[in-house]
Amino acid sequence: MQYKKRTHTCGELRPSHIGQPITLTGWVDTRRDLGGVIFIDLRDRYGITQVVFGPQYEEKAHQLAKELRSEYVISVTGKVEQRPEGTINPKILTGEVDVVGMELVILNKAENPPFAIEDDIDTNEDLRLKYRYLDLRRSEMQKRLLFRHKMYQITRKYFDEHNFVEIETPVLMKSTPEGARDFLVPSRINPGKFYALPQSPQTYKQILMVAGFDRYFQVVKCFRDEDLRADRQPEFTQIDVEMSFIDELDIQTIVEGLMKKFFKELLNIEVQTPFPRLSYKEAMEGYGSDKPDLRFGLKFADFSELVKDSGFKVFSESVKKGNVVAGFAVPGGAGFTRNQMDNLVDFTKSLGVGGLAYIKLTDKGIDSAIEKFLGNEICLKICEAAGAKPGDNVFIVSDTWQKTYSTLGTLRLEMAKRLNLTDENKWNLLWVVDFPMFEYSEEEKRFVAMHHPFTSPKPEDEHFLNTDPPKARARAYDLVLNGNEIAGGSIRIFNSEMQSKVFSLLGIGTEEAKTKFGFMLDAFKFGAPPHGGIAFGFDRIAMLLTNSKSIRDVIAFPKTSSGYSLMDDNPSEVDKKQLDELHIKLK
RNA sequence: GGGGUCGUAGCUCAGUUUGGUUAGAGCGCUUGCCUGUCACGCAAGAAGUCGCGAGUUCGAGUCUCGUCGGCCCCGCCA
Repeated sequence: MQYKKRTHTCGELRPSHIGQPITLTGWVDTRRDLGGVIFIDLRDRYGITQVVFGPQYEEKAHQLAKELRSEYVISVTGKVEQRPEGTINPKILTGEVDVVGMELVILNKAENPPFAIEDDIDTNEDLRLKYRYLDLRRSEMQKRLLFRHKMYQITRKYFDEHNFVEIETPVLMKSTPEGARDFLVPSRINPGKFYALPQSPQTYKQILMVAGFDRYFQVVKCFRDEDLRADRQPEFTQIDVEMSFIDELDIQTIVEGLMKKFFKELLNIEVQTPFPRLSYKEAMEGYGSDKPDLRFGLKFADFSELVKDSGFKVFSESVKKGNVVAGFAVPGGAGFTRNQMDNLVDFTKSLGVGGLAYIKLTDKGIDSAIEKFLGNEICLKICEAAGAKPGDNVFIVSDTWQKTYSTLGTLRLEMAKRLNLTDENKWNLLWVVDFPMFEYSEEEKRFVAMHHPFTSPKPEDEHFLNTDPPKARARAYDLVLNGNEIAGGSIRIFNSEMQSKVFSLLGIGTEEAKTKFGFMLDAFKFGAPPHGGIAFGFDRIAMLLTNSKSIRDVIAFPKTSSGYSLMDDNPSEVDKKQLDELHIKLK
């Protein structure tokens, strides 16, 4: 097929091009056939240009243009002309000119697309995913992927300028016992043995530090075989970072520098550094989350002291058991109806606590079902502690420390949503630090690492490892943006004795540690430098900075929430021959 | 593993509460007319496995059970 290559893109032509012969290629966006004259909006990734065909220009091209339909791929040669008076379209950048179509070549026809190739389409996501190539043809999707592209460029430039070395680590790695479920890859050459896809290149990057690379980064795919969410895909991209001879502040400063660049170069927003630090304890006791969204208030207060000697046994007994009574003031909540409150009480109960007590503060004073147990004075003190104003409603929960605050945290987010308290124009960045080393897993009946098993304890807490492990805090830090964890890291353990001790606290025996992590313990015996690092959730940052509702909107070919790829029908069954070669028999 | 919600024309949805004539609308599509449109206009037309499978019933888009799929959440995600 003969056709001329384009001389310009569809976003390029301006009045300065008037009179020039040019060729454009692209997709037919819309066609307006007025009988004697036909207008075509021609689209490529750079923009839209209007092409006009008519018998007074070129009869043959006009006849062929009658056949054009949406999404036909064409090449048009013609002349750039000023649009007649009153027909300029200010909505498009090329709206001052037309291309008069003299030669038209239909490069490919197209079936009528299942949904319109335009922004703000109102269609089911499964259809978009099945026809992803059409979805990605839409300008809002192209913009998102271009945004993502810029993020890669900024990242690589930034780390290169700061002396970091990009090193690729294996995708076929050793399965490790801790953390997320691994995706396994059977080894054909080694019957019965498996590789795992990396949950993160954690062990490799630490070994690169032992190797002396000092500053490493990688933009890397990671894989976790866990259930999906709006912000979680089974394969996702991290910016993985590791540094030697540093402390927490060095890592955090490097990270803040990158975030500053992202905001400046992508959104033209200046963010202030350093970002605020909140300890895990402060975050939990203040906002009920280890990734608090501080774009709005609703900060908690602890009422335990106020109620421990009160006549309200539900609270006083609870405090005596070592539990907590805490809550927060809901602005305007005194106006909630009985029905609304019953609904909120049910909502709270569904989160796994006994209930939700509440004290309404009105102009006339306290209005609460628990006033008769607590007394007016304590109720007023609770309102004061919560910072309640007349018209507010203080929500109170009592349970264990963990349950009370995590329930209040969920309730806090729910109330912010219902009352529309979130300022969508705000960007709230903060560090959460001083995480506990361990948390107890009810399911496994043992301690598990809150961050990961290579995380170093804080030096002043090391003694707790022998006496009271849950009290030991880790040298770990998470970066939070608008209530989303977007990066997490730690200063690592770098001597094999400490590493062995932490393994044993995690219930990983000497033998198992040797089998699973022996290579790392060995490496640490040959001169491991002190080191630490962090990993960014690249897709999540892209999602947040582009105001996308889902991580799927910033990934070219994402999976559905059941881990399925609708476009290529994947995962799929394989031939028995393939399984035989892999020594696998299906149950 | 659990909870919620959705599934009707190519698309978005109404119709389901209370089973009953030929399942409708807007957009899109097709055809015709139309020389300055850009949400073109006007006229006509085609288009349905009511997700799928059983069941109840004289009769099921509508009721029951099962099942598949999308989305959101809990668990899970160091």
